[in-house]
Amino acid sequence: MDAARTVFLALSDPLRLRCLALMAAHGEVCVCEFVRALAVAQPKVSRHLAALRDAGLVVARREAQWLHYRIAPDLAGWRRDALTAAVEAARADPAFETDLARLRAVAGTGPGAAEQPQRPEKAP
Amino acid sequence: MDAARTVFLALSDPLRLRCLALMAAHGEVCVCEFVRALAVAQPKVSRHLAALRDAGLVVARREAQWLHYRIAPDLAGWRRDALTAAVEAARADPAFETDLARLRAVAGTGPGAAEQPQRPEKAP
DNA sequence: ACCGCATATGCGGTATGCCGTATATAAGGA
DNA sequence: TCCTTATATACGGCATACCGCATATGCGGT
Repeated sequence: MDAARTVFLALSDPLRLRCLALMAAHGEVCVCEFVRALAVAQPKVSRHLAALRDAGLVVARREAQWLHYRIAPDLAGWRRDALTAAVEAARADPAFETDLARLRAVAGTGPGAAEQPQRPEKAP
Repeated sequence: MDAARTVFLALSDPLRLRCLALMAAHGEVCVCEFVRALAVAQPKVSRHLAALRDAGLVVARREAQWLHYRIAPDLAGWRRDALTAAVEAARADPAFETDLARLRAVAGTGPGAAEQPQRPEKAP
């Protein structure tokens, strides 16, 4: 089984763990929110999210020009266990609190409050 | 936390997963048994076992010139969950049955039967 | 002391992953 | 159609992992 390699390799990067922890804590997160919450360049975030998506750990939902990522809802078996362990490990990272605080400052204060991610400046 | 990276990186290699699955199924396994059960070169096995040991996932017990590896008994939290998920994934690999059959052919038929790994040919 | 077996490690080469920069694609509004 | 924003991808460079081969180390036995 080479799928296992893909999954565990996807989990073996600190930034990807931080992404997963944010999604586990906040629900859907869009790329621009990741960029601000993690304070990293956008292509970097995009590539890491693609790795998680290729491993089947997250799914993306398109809404206009924004892509909302969330943890794959239909995970089962060892994939779910591995993901849970990874999220638990990521929560122990001191960076997690900072990331979550910045995410909430950008996207709202509660889980699920990321409906209007960027407020598209209605023609002043 | 960079420990998480080490653990998940250690789990992201098919051969290492096969090693873990063998230990989970059989208990203690010594290097020479790994070499025969997996049908790979000895330095390769040794380095992969070292990676698992450095990640804290397995421990080694010396008995004369043989080293018996087993899954770390004091694992807890997300490390245990990750290891369990990895073993579960490795069992889905079709190579697992073959590996286990070869291991039992070499080390005995039941779990825990690896006490005398190599029968040192008492001076003929 | 020497030998033989089991295991680990050093070395050079190759493959793979990650990054930063620049650019392409997609979608919406003027 | 053109422009702006959001996201993805191609490219080149760099770091690191894996491998095969050879060799070192550790441990009994003679």
